Amino acid sequence: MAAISPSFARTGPEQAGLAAFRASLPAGTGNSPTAERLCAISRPADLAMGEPLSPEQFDDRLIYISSGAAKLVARSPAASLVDHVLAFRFGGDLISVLRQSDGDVRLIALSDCKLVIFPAAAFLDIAQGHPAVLRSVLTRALQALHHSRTRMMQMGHKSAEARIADFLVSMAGRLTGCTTGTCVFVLPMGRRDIGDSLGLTVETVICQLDRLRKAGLVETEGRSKVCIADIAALARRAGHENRLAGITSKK
Amino acid sequence: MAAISPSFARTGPEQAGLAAFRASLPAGTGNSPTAERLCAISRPADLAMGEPLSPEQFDDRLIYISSGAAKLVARSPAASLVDHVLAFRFGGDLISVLRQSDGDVRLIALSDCKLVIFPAAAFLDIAQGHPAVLRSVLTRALQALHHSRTRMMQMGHKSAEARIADFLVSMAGRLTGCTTGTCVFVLPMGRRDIGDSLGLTVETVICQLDRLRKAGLVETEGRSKVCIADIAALARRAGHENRLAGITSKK
DNA sequence: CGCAGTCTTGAGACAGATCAACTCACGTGG
DNA sequence: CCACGTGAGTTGATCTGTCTCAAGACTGCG
Repeated sequence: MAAISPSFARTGPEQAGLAAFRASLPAGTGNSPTAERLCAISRPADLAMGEPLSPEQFDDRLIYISSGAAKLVARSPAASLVDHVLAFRFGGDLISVLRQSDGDVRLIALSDCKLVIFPAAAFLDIAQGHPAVLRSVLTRALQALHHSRTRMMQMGHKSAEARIADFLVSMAGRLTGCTTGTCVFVLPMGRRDIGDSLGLTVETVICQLDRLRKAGLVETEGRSKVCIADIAALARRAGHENRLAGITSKK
Repeated sequence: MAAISPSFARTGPEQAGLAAFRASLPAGTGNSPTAERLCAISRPADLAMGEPLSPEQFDDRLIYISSGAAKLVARSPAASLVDHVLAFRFGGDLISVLRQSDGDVRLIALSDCKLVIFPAAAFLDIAQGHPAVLRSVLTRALQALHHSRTRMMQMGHKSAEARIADFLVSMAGRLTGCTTGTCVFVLPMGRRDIGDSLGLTVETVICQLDRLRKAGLVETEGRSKVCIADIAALARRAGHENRLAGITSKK
C-alpha cells in the first residue's frame, strides 16, 4: 500500500521519476549540486488515467513528465462547452505554462503518469546558477513554440483530412520515432481529444479517418490501434491540400 | 547622405537601435560587460517597407526590432499559394525562430524598421555568462509561446467575427496600450495580412469588419485607421461566440 | 444484464471559401 | 496635368466542407 501512495513513501516511486528528470538534464549535470537543489524543491505526483492535476498545483509550476501521456487543455474563458486541447505531452517532456489572464489551462492524464513538479520561480532561480540548465529549458521552450506555430498553421489553412494526416504522422514520430516506412502504434487519446486538438468535431475526425482508410493510407484496429502503411505518403497528404483551394478550380 | 545609409556611418543610426536593445535588457544590465559583448557580435540592419530579411540572415539568428513593424510569415512546404502569417512583431520585440525542417519562415517589414541581428548560438553562449539576461530571453520565449497558444485556440474554435474582434482588441493593446474604453490607431498591415494571420480570406475579413461597424463597435477611416468605441464590448464579442455552437440550437 | 460512455453512420444546414466584377488610391510617365 | 496601370479594398452570387442533430452500434463496468 505504501508503494502505491507516492506521498507516503519517502523512497520509492518518486525516485524513478527524479532519475528520469536527472537524465533529461544537459550531459554531465544530472548529478551536479544544481541538480540536487532542483530535486530538493521538487514534488512527485502520480496521476491516474483521466485525472486532472489540480490547478493550484499547476499554476506557475514547471512539470516534468517521467512517464505516461497527458493533454494540456484550455477551457475557453466565456462558458464554452468544448475545451481546446493545446498539446499532447509524453514521457520526457517538460511543461511550462505562464499564469496569465485568459481561461484556465489544465493538465489531464490520458494514461497513468508519473510527474515531477517544481515551483517555476524557484526552479529558475536555482537554474540561474547553472546556465547550461537554464539554456536547456530555453531550448525546450523554443521547441514548444515551434511546435505550437506549426500547429497554428495547420489550424488556419489546412483541410480536415490534411489535419488528421498530419496528426497521425506527428504521433507516429512522437510515439515510435518513425518518420518513414510503415509504423504501428496505439493512440493514448480518444477521438474527442483528437478533434479538440485539431479544431474539428468527433464526427469529422471519424469521417476523415474513414477516407484515409479507404485511400489505403492507414488501417485501424479496435478503438485506438493505428497502422500507417507509408508515413511519407501520409505526410504528402498532410502538406498538400488547402481548405478549399485547388479542389474546385482547375484553371 | 551618410546619415541615411546605416552601413556607412559607424556612429549614427545603428547606435539608436543598440540603445533600444540595451534598454530592453533586465534592469541594470544595459551597460554591463555582457551587454558590450552582445553588442559586439550584433549587426544592425534597416528594412524598407515590404522588404524581406534575406533568409541567410534570418536562420538561427535572434532578431531584435528597435522600431517599426514586421510580420513573421511561413510559406507552406508544398507549393501553397497563400502563406500564413505566424505573428506580427513590433518595436521592442525579440524574435527567435529555430531552423527546422518545415517550410521556410521569413521576416517581412510592414513599415520601415530598424533591426539588430545576433547569431543565436553566440548570443546564448555570451548570455550564459549573465543568467539574468538568459532568463529574460526565456521569459520572452515563454510569452511568445503563450501568445501562440492563445492564437491557436482562436483558430480552432472561434468564428470569423470573434477572430476579427479579438485581433482588433489585441492590436489596440499592442499598439496603444489601451485595454478598455475607446481607442484609435493605425493598422500597419493590410487586409490580406490580417486574413492570413487569422486563417480567413480577405473578403471574409472585410465582411466581418463591416458587421462590427454596423454593430457600432468599430469605425474605420481610409485604408487602415481604426477607432474602437468600447474595447471591453469588443473583447466580449471576441470571447463569446464559437464557430457554430449556440447559434442554431437553443435547447 | 443493463447502463453509461465512446464510436459510427447518415441527412440537412450554414459559415466561410471561391469566383467575378467593380471602385478607389496612388505612383508613373507622357 | 491627366490618362494609365497596378494593386489594395469592396461587394455580391454561388458553392462546399464541415458542423449540427439524431439515431444506432460497440465497449467496458458494476
